[in-house]
Amino acid sequence: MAEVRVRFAPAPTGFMHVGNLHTALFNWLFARSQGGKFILRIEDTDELRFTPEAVQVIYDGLRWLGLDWDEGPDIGGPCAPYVQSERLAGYQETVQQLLDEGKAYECFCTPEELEERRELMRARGLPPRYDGRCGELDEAERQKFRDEGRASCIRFRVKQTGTTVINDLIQGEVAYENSLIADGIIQKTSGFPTYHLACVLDDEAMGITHVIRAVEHLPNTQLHLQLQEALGIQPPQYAHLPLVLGPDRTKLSKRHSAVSVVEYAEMGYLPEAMFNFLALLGWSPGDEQEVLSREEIIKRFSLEACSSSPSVFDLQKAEWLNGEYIAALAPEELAQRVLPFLVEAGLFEAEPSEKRMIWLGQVCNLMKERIKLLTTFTTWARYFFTDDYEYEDRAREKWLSREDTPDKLDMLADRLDALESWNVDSVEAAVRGLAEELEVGAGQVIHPCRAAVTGTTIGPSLFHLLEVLAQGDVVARLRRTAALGRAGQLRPRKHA
RNA sequence: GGCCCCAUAGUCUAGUGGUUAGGACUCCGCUCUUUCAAGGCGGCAGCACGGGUUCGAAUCCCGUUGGGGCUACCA
Repeated sequence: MAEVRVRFAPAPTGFMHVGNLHTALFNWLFARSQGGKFILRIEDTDELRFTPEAVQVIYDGLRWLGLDWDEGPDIGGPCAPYVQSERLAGYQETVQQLLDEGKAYECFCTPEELEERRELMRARGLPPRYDGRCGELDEAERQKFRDEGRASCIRFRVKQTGTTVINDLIQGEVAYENSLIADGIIQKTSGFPTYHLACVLDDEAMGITHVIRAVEHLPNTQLHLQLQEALGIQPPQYAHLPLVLGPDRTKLSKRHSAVSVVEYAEMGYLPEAMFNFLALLGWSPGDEQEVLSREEIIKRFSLEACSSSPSVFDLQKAEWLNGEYIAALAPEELAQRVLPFLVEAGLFEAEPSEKRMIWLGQVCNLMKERIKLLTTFTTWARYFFTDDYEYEDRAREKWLSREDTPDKLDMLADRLDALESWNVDSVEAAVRGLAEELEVGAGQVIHPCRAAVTGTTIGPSLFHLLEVLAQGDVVARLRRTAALGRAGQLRPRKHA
């Protein structure tokens, strides 16, 4: 059997939302699961919308998710170039051939005229499509238009009888009436091909075996199939993926917040979590497993298992998945991931020593099970990095505003200060010792201590977090908090 | 408007004629006790509707409704 070759062919518009990435991912997964090739092709046939930076956005998105391509604009390959604007001569040659064979014709209608006629037809309740009038012109009439200086585009003469049947790997068999489509433009006045022509030609030239794209292209496939027939091209297999919708249930676009995939990185999502999450949109391994590694997904992926119904991109579940991935990360790995966020927040040096990274790993070890996004780490773990943290209202209410708290904190500070070794056990002994002496439950010391040292009522095991903090800092924080308490400055600020 | 696609809880999904309709997220409750935003346990909530076919339909067919896509010199 021939090698599987698939492609991801985005238009460089400056946007790379999750819908695009989803398509790229499924192509990549199919290629990898089949031992085939994943090709990146840039479809920049829309001169008006093209921006050079947009190509970079595509690279960034694919790289972030870890989707490597085997052939593409930057790395070349046997079918180079992989940018359509560099393949113009080939398209034009084919257009000429179709023209010569009478399968295509010049159309002299201007965009304004076309729009006007469409309006008119709509007003009459008729389908607003091109009537094919320029296809009836004889050479003399065409020459007359040319002499008038009218510009022309090229239209493909579509079949007007019968039906075109698409055997789609995901959507099944779909039939379209040929009489319902108009002669499509294959070459614009500018000489650039339209998507339809360029796509069909390049898929052929690049040996694409499976066209896996979003279902919005399903209706276009009718035209593509006819083009292929006219050109004697063996069509590839088609697999049209269901759309990924925004929360408003419409096709994802720049209107939705999800403009660029890089935003998810900035929001604190792990690429491996997003990979897993996106794979589960429209595909399922068939059993109840949901947290799957990249390797497992590749191994179990198939187009047959892809759903044909659209899905809504809902970050809630992605966040949960992200938390699962964070919790599973080795502490030192999490330290690396979290470092840029800490640096950004001004809580950590940009080039830390090995020792500092080990320490950061300890903090991560304490926090990783409760963090859902990398960004929350900088707020939830703030007290590990600075003495400048807030005393939350809840902490003030429950413990810090209590009259007996300052004394307790000072007593604990003395005991901790006197400790010769600083570790979980010694710290725990000191805390419990004080509780015993005061004849109160351990919680009566633990809670005020946590509130004083972290400013909050929640977090990891107190003894473990104290161990990670420096002895001197802990003692200072306890004394500072005690003083503030006595001064009446730790009363709740808000009242419910 | 025309054509096409889709339809299991708020969301992601399993399910291909016989299941108490399964799992996950969210939410809620309980629990653990050193706190919860963590862990454990439990709960709420679903086959869009109407007709068929069948001994029997989430599952097959038709219709309706709803949603979406296409109908561009965008892709």
